[in-house]
Amino acid sequence: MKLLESAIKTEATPEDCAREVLDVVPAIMQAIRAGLREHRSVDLSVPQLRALSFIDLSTAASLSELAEHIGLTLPSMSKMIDGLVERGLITRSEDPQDRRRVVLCLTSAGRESVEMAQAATRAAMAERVAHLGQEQRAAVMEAMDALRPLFRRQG
Amino acid sequence: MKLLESAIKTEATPEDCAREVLDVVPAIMQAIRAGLREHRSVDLSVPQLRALSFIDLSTAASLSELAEHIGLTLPSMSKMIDGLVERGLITRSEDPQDRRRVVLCLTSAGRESVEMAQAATRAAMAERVAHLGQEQRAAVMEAMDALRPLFRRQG
DNA sequence: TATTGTTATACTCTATAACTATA
DNA sequence: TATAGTTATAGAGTATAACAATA
Repeated sequence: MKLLESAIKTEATPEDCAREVLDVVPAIMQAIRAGLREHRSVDLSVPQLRALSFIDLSTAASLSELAEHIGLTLPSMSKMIDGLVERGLITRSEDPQDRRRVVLCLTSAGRESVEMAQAATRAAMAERVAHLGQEQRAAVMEAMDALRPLFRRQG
Repeated sequence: MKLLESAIKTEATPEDCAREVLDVVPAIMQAIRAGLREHRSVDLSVPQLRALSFIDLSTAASLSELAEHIGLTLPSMSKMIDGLVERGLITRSEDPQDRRRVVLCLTSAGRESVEMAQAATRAAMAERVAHLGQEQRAAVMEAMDALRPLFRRQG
């Protein structure tokens, strides 16, 4: 019966999965980037948007935490933050408890930016995904839920 | 009954899907990049590897076709190719049928590189995906198959 | 005249190394 | 002495604009 089953519905080995993910994920990523770039009103790169989203969700994020989450080195993160502070999207201040640390917060302009950018990317993505049937969308949801913990940074 | 069903198993709207994809895909991408970077023997960026893979599969790829597939502008693509030619991974020659066009081919070193890089990234990805159950892997396969055509470049 | 590709130029992203300040 | 972050510097990646060659 096991044999029969695997003959009908090819069993998904980890290698099969890996191949598929490596084929499809970069293409999706590229579409996200392109969509973000098209939206002239937004002007945020994917890492910048991820950083703002993280700061938005976390209370009093430090630079190290952010760098860990985004997957950048500390100097690279620091430099990105330079730009976002200059553009008035976030504030960078000293942590009074430990003055080595930095506390990052969104400004209201930053919150507005992140919301616009998220809405735009989500709308563009939703438009594509709307072509799928209900069952396929369910599979996407299940797949993303399954994959998320495998690629988690920062608990 | 529709109500009951959606109460038990929340219906996946396109917006839900979009949110999930936008949350998870960048994290996966980052892991791919990091994995590639760690492999000191490889030294290829994700776009470079995609380019080499495309050249590998297509016979006599032109620059425009490649740029379209990778999602880069022609000048950017040309510059990337400069580097890959310099490193001896591909050859760039004139198309005798239409001398405006360029024909790109892998060298044997290039084929070796692409195979090593693919094996390495696939192994790293497979290792992660191996933590999933059979059903989850099936969902991943189904999701990727469903998403692929939505993000296809170049028919 | 349209198509294919290259050159010139500039800006963003990211890294490593060396440094400063606080704990 | 260890940790958090910044500055200095350099290299890769990408874009737009202007150009050259071929069809």
